[in-house]
Amino acid sequence: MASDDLRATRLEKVDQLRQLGFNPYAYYWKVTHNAAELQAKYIDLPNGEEAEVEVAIAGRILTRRVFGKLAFFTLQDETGTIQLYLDKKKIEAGMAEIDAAAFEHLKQLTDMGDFLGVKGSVKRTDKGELSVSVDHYTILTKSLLPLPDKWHGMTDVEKRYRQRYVDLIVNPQVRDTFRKRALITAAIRRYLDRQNFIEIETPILLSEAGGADARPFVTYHNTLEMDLYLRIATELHLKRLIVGGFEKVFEMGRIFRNEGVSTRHNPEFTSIEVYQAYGDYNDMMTLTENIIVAAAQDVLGTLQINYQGESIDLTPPWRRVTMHDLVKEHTGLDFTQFSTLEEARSAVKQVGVPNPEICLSMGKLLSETFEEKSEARLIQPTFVIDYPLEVSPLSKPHRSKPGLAERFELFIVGRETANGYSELTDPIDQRERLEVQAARKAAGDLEAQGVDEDFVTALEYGMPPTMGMGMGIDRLVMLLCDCASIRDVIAFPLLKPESAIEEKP
RNA sequence: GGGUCGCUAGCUCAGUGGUAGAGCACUCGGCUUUUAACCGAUUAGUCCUGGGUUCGAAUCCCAGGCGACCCA
Repeated sequence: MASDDLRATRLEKVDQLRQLGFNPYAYYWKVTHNAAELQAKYIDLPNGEEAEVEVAIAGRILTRRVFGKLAFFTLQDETGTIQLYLDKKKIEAGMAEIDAAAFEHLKQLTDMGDFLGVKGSVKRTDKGELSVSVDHYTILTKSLLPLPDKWHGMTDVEKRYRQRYVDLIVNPQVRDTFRKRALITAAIRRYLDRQNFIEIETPILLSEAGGADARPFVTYHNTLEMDLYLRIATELHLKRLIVGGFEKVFEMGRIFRNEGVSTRHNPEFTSIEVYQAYGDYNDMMTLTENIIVAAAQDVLGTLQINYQGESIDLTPPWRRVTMHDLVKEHTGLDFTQFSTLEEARSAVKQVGVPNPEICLSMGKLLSETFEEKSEARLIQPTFVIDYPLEVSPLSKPHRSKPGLAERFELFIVGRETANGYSELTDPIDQRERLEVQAARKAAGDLEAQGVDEDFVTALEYGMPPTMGMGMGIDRLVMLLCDCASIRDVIAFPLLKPESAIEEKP
């Protein structure tokens, strides 16, 4: 039967319900328990026994098994499922004054997908299934569209993302992932709150997007008649707050970067950035550990996790190793020994780094070699420290190593998970470094940032020594929920429209 | 951006040139302990879109759309 026919059949049932005096879209249902509570409370109820109580529950009909004078439905609510034991005699006795044909109507007018409210006692059937033995039911919402195959469910990933609501109905593990995601973000906020951090919301619409190397989205403000950019980072505003006198601030929120989509990239994603005055990047690595450990402990109850078949141990402290030492470890090349860029280029080419000639400085070449040869091998949590200064325009120069920045990146399962540094506080140095970026932008680099004059002005008023860190929440959730794709942790990932939108004539 | 694969009934899938199929769901009938209930019957299609080859295309060719995976 075609989808339109199925829908028409159900619309007829809607009409029939109305003709019988029942509202197919009810206003409320007084619930006394949910499925999980009943399953827990009556776990010891023996087979065939009935508890003389009156409970009221509500949920969606997932399956129906209808006999002549008896029916079993599976009802699903947010907490799980419970069976309904629907006995013709009991229902007709319980609903005699409301609907003499109540059992017949239950068989005829309910479908998989409908929301049902029921009252009754609790019994465990002879076969051992805990059930609500119903004496009264009400159709709360009539569903017009059929649910997917009750056995195979919905497996087509494209359909799952496009119709996430159906995915959520039929795939309990998807609900579990988004529940965990909410618990993870709550755990992080709780941890930071306990450390006396405050969350301050900074603007998303900006006249200049900065704080990261990324292409921004452009939008347009009608009455101001100007282009605006969606933020690509929260960094520059959170640092203004440190200038303003807050000492512990953070923001967890949506960031927008105009880039492609992949299993690890969605154009809008969630980041957290944390800034604390008077600390340096060493302290920030410890805070980063603490935040992730708090999330894992609170939500998973363990620091031993499994990600796509790999065992990951989150027990701190995590390894801290310089980029130089890692590259040496993985390639045998000691970047401190190269006297010329040419020498270094030919050496990294020999170990298999493609196109070293596009790297115009030793530092860029080092970070390229690191990305090529080391990143993917950093499975256990690892802080890579002391990045080349020229790839770190917002970091303080290293206090003792010329050419390097006091910067770290955290890698877990081969992926960059967090990025932090001793924040650059010298306004003159900051201006010069942003001007290098602005020159790249002027030369056509779409990912380079311009000089945010107001940010530099803020630094000129004086920013205390500050440590800062940014972390991708989606990637953290992927890690903790064992999800292979970022789309599995974003409820409604960006997808192209299924078919081109027709132009209006 | 490149490569590989996929798109057929509401869902999951079969169908390699000759009347478009199965299971589940739906509809009808039967059934008071099922849990993928069962038994019987019926119904269900823009085979992603457009073009081409052919007597004949879901199938072969070309172009396009959307998605998945891998690579950059």
